[in-house]
Amino acid sequence: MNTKDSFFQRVYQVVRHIPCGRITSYGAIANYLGTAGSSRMVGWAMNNSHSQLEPVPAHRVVNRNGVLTGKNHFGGSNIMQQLLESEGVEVADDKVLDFEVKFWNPIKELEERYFHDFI
DNA sequence: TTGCTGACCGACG
DNA sequence: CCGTCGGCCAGCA
Repeated sequence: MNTKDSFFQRVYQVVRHIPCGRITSYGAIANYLGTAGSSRMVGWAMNNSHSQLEPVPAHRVVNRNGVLTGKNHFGGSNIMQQLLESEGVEVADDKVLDFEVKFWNPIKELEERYFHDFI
Protein backbone atom coordinates (compact mmCIF):
# COMPACT_ATOMS: atom_id res chain seq x y z
CA MET A 1 0.00 0.00 0.00
CA ASN A 2 1.03 3.62 -0.38
CA THR A 3 2.66 5.50 2.42
CA LYS A 4 -0.28 7.87 2.29
CA ASP A 5 -2.56 5.12 3.52
CA SER A 6 -3.10 5.75 7.18
CA PHE A 7 -4.82 3.55 9.69
CA PHE A 8 -8.07 5.30 8.95
CA GLN A 9 -7.72 4.85 5.21
CA ARG A 10 -7.24 1.13 5.71
CA VAL A 11 -10.35 0.98 7.85
CA TYR A 12 -12.39 2.79 5.20
CA GLN A 13 -11.03 0.48 2.52
CA VAL A 14 -12.10 -2.60 4.43
CA VAL A 15 -15.54 -1.16 5.19
CA ARG A 16 -16.07 -0.37 1.51
CA HIS A 17 -15.44 -4.04 0.71
CA ILE A 18 -18.36 -5.13 2.85
CA PRO A 19 -21.00 -6.48 0.44
CA CYS A 20 -24.64 -5.50 0.63
CA GLY A 21 -26.69 -7.40 3.14
CA ARG A 22 -23.58 -8.29 5.11
CA ILE A 23 -22.19 -6.78 8.29
CA THR A 24 -19.03 -6.94 10.35
CA SER A 25 -17.78 -5.82 13.72
CA TYR A 26 -15.28 -3.24 14.88
CA GLY A 27 -13.13 -5.91 16.48
CA ALA A 28 -13.00 -7.96 13.28
CA ILE A 29 -11.73 -4.97 11.32
CA ALA A 30 -9.19 -4.15 14.01
CA ASN A 31 -8.03 -7.74 14.00
CA TYR A 32 -7.71 -7.72 10.23
CA LEU A 33 -5.58 -4.58 10.37
CA GLY A 34 -3.32 -6.31 12.87
CA THR A 35 -4.27 -3.95 15.66
CA ALA A 36 -6.48 -6.30 17.63
CA GLY A 37 -7.64 -4.62 20.81
CA SER A 38 -7.72 -1.24 19.11
CA SER A 39 -11.29 -1.60 17.98
CA ARG A 40 -11.93 1.84 19.44
CA MET A 41 -9.82 3.25 16.64
CA VAL A 42 -12.18 1.65 14.13
CA GLY A 43 -15.11 3.40 15.74
CA TRP A 44 -13.19 6.62 15.82
CA ALA A 45 -12.38 6.16 12.15
CA MET A 46 -16.08 5.84 11.45
CA ASN A 47 -16.60 9.12 13.24
CA ASN A 48 -14.25 10.73 10.74
CA SER A 49 -15.63 8.75 7.80
CA HIS A 50 -17.68 11.80 6.81
CA SER A 51 -14.47 13.58 5.84
CA GLN A 52 -13.87 11.01 3.12
CA LEU A 53 -14.77 11.88 -0.44
CA GLU A 54 -15.95 8.36 -1.20
CA PRO A 55 -18.91 7.18 0.86
CA VAL A 56 -18.19 4.73 3.64
CA PRO A 57 -20.97 2.24 4.53
CA ALA A 58 -20.43 2.67 8.25
CA HIS A 59 -23.92 1.35 8.88
CA ARG A 60 -22.63 -2.13 8.05
CA VAL A 61 -20.28 -1.99 11.01
CA VAL A 62 -21.68 -2.96 14.39
CA ASN A 63 -20.21 -4.14 17.64
CA ARG A 64 -19.52 -7.78 18.45
CA ASN A 65 -23.04 -8.23 19.81
CA GLY A 66 -24.63 -7.03 16.57
CA VAL A 67 -25.94 -3.91 18.29
CA LEU A 68 -26.12 -0.67 16.32
CA THR A 69 -24.01 1.26 18.78
CA GLY A 70 -23.21 3.91 16.20
CA LYS A 71 -26.78 4.66 15.17
CA ASN A 72 -26.65 7.81 17.22
CA HIS A 73 -24.08 9.23 14.80
CA PHE A 74 -26.31 8.86 11.77
CA GLY A 75 -28.40 11.88 12.63
CA GLY A 76 -29.95 10.77 15.86
CA SER A 77 -32.74 8.87 14.13
CA ASN A 78 -33.01 5.24 13.10
CA ILE A 79 -31.35 5.96 9.77
CA MET A 80 -28.77 3.27 10.36
CA GLN A 81 -31.50 0.69 10.90
CA GLN A 82 -33.35 1.78 7.77
CA LEU A 83 -30.18 1.52 5.71
CA LEU A 84 -29.56 -2.00 6.95
CA GLU A 85 -33.15 -3.08 6.40
CA SER A 86 -33.04 -1.64 2.88
CA GLU A 87 -30.14 -4.03 2.25
CA GLY A 88 -32.02 -7.03 3.61
CA VAL A 89 -30.59 -6.98 7.12
CA GLU A 90 -33.32 -7.41 9.70
CA VAL A 91 -32.93 -5.22 12.74
CA ALA A 92 -34.91 -5.41 15.95
CA ASP A 93 -34.37 -3.33 19.06
CA ASP A 94 -31.19 -1.76 17.60
CA LYS A 95 -29.82 -5.26 17.16
CA VAL A 96 -29.05 -7.20 13.98
CA LEU A 97 -30.89 -10.49 13.58
CA ASP A 98 -28.93 -13.51 12.32
CA PHE A 99 -25.79 -11.59 13.13
CA GLU A 100 -23.62 -14.69 12.97
CA VAL A 101 -25.13 -15.69 9.63
CA LYS A 102 -24.72 -12.31 7.94
CA PHE A 103 -21.42 -11.65 9.61
CA TRP A 104 -18.72 -10.76 7.07
CA ASN A 105 -15.24 -11.68 8.20
CA PRO A 106 -12.70 -9.35 6.51
CA ILE A 107 -9.83 -11.71 7.29
CA LYS A 108 -11.40 -14.72 5.63
CA GLU A 109 -13.18 -12.92 2.79
CA LEU A 110 -10.31 -10.65 1.83
CA GLU A 111 -7.84 -13.50 2.13
CA GLU A 112 -9.84 -15.57 -0.32
CA ARG A 113 -10.16 -12.58 -2.62
CA TYR A 114 -6.43 -11.94 -2.47
CA PHE A 115 -5.69 -15.63 -2.92
CA HIS A 116 -8.04 -15.88 -5.89
CA ASP A 117 -6.48 -12.79 -7.44
CA PHE A 118 -2.99 -14.10 -6.78
CA ILE A 119 -3.59 -17.39 -8.55
C1' DT B 1 5.40 17.42 23.54
C1' DT B 2 1.44 16.34 26.60
C1' DG B 3 -3.09 15.20 27.44
C1' DC B 4 -7.42 14.43 26.35
C1' DT B 5 -11.09 11.65 23.46
C1' DG B 6 -13.59 7.74 21.42
C1' DA B 7 -19.42 4.39 17.31
C1' DC B 8 -15.01 -1.29 21.62
C1' DC B 9 -13.89 -5.41 24.33
C1' DG B 10 -13.36 -8.29 28.16
C1' DA B 11 -13.20 -8.94 33.00
C1' DC B 12 -14.94 -8.19 37.53
C1' DG B 13 -18.24 -7.67 41.59
C1' DC C 1 -28.53 -8.06 35.25
C1' DC C 2 -26.05 -3.85 35.68
C1' DG C 3 -22.36 -0.53 36.34
C1' DT C 4 -17.48 0.19 36.38
C1' DC C 5 -12.71 -0.16 35.05
C1' DG C 6 -8.37 -0.96 32.40
C1' DG C 7 -6.30 -1.69 27.98
C1' DC C 8 -5.88 -0.41 23.50
C1' DC C 9 -3.85 3.62 20.13
C1' DA C 10 -4.57 7.11 16.08
C1' DG C 11 -5.94 11.98 15.77
C1' DC C 12 -6.14 16.66 17.41
C1' DA C 13 -5.64 21.12 20.13
